[in-house]
Amino acid sequence: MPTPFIRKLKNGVDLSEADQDALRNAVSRRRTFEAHQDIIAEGERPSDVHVVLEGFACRYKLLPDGTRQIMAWLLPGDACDLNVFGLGPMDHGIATLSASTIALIPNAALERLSKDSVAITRALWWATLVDEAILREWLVAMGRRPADQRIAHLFCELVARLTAVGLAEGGTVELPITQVELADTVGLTSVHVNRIIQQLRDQGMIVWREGMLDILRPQALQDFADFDPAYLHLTPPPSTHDRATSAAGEKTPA
Amino acid sequence: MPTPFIRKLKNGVDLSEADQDALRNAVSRRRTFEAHQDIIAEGERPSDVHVVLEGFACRYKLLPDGTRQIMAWLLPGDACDLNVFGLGPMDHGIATLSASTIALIPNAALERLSKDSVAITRALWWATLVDEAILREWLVAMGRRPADQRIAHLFCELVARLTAVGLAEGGTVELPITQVELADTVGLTSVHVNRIIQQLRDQGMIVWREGMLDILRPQALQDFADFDPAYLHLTPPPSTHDRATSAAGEKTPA
DNA sequence: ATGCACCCTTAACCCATGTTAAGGCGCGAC
DNA sequence: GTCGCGCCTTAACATGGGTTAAGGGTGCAT
Repeated sequence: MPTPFIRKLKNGVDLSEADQDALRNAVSRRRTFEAHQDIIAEGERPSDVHVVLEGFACRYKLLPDGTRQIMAWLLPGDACDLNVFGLGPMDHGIATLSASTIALIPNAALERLSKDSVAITRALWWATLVDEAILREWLVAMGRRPADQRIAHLFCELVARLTAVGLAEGGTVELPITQVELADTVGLTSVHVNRIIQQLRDQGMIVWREGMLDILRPQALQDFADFDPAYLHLTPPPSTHDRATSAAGEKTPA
Repeated sequence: MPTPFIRKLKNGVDLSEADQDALRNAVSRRRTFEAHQDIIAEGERPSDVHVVLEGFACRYKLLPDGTRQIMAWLLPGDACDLNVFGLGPMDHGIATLSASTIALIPNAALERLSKDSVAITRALWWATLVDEAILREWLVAMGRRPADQRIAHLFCELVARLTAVGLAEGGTVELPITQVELADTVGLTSVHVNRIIQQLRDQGMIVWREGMLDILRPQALQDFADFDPAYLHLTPPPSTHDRATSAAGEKTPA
């Protein structure tokens, strides 16, 4: 059973069994967090790379007027701070959205693995560049998409990313966050997010209850959101073994 | 005379003379572009890394309704596509904003340099991570800052980045773009951008004429924009060689 | 069982920004 | 010269999304 981290990296780079074992063994320990707790504070210099195993976390910044902007969702398989390889202290905070389990990999250990394996080096690059691509897409959404498309687009992305780590079944995914947190993500007010969610519900596009999001009409939602998963760069390379599922929401739910 | 690329990298990593020479020699040729021309099209797989030497360029995406979002400004010293190391085809386009000179470094050459020099590897990581940090800050601005602060913040960033490559003198920098392009950058309309520029002018903060931007009251502008340059990670390392944070644990700061 | 905290929902009103449209200036082409 | 074309500017009007405020559900702590 691969950790979601490995599962994710295999979407970008072909990792040998040895590489996979090395990564698995590099995890020094696990920590669990309640919802809404800081994992890494702004200004810290973490000595380990944090990888989400279960639950949702996020990158965020606070503004002087007390508002918050969430800049990334960290889903199972995502690393929180690949940055350490080179940048100084964290310029933003990382917190859980829901109760989470986090794996810790000592920086030195990961650095050594990367030195010893070209594939692992590539994998870390790939993960970083995909993070950046997602960030760019979010920026486009904030700058040029109206609220409803912005949220619809985010939902499509969520399904695609969770599918890539095997956590989406038939168009249903976890979404264990509040409307306020969604608002902080898409740069809106929780009041307005609520309006939009109602609208998407009324259009029969989604159901979102008790932390579970159901996409009822995936194609309609993608069309509406103008969603093209290319930016996620989820194209599992030809592999000597084991094929993982590819792109986003094709099937209609039961 | 160091190229702006090297000048920029030295803000993050200490490069030996040999490393600097190697980078300079890796440039296979230069190309010049008029303003408003594509350098790299979406979907391309460039075989060289493009580095801006003179002029301004940008990353952008077009939306189906014909609007454009600019996602990054590429200033002298910035690389356009460090991505190539790992991602597939470009998921966005790169175009000039003003007439520009671009240096080309064959992917293979840069890859070899990176393999041979830890400092160069680090430098490329650093540049990538700084790009990402800038992207995050832009996202925060789009999500949570009103138009006037957003533009003011961008101007502060511009001065800081150009200062880092020696292209700012006494608060005066080049800004060879149109108001429409600024609007596409900050996610506003050109009409509204015009209103804000007038306002900043009337407040005696800036003058922007004929492609030159003057910051008249830098402190006032920074305060107004809530600008903190920490996210640019511009802290030139001590100039003796191979100083690098060796990643071990540190106590938690405030 | 009561009360409190958190979250979702709704409504009325307001404002920042978008839209549309028109005029002016500067500059290169002819 | 003068025509045309970017680009900047301004104005009148429209609207998406913000603000404020209130009510209701649920679950947990006492």
